[in-house]
Amino acid sequence: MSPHDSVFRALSDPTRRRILEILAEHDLTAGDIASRFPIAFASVSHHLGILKGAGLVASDREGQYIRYRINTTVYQELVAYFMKLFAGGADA
Amino acid sequence: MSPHDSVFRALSDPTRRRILEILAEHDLTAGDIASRFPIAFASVSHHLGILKGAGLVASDREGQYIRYRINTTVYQELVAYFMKLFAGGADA
DNA sequence: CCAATATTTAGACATTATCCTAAATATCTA
DNA sequence: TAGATATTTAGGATAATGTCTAAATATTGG
Repeated sequence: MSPHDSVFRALSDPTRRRILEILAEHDLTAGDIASRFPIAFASVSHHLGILKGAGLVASDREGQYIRYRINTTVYQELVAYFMKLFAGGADA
Repeated sequence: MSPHDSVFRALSDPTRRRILEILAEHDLTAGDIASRFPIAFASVSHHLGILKGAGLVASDREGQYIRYRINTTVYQELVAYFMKLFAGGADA
């Protein structure tokens, strides 16, 4: 079964992929993430919303802050999808 | 090392992913591929060009026809990339 | 060489996406 | 509760993308 369209669309933007790479190393609050990019906080927030909508990240409120983290489930689907394409054959 | 931006952009379109899934089962000419979609031949050709530019497919001329096939190299990079994100840690 | 077939390229148009600033919502602290 | 901080949402300008039709290029066969 293929990952949802929103997953691939979310992955198509380089800023969003960079966010995922950063979150793979350690969870961070929205502000901490945003401060690592040269674009407006609101724009990063928008990207986080797209990543969350695709199920690639999850978030938890911690008082004033909202902490984001990688949501591992979807990655397994992605790996399986590409391995099937790579392997070829009728069930790809 | 991450796959190139063009790879993720190529994967963001559902028609292009469907093309890859079809090619994973068997190589096909441009016309055979195009005939499986409800959009114009020219549009499918455009998609094939994008997939080829990303290195996801390769093509060989066979006389009048051009046959397309999956180019497996990039898929290994994709799988490695997502496994690193999934695994987390400093070298992700 | 000419006409027919296969495929790509070009130009236009509508849709979608990104980015910005400004305003709104949520939480904490004094 | 009022003010400050953190984050998201809204609205709009600009750029990118997918699709179309029409024209161009490549190859085959008579």
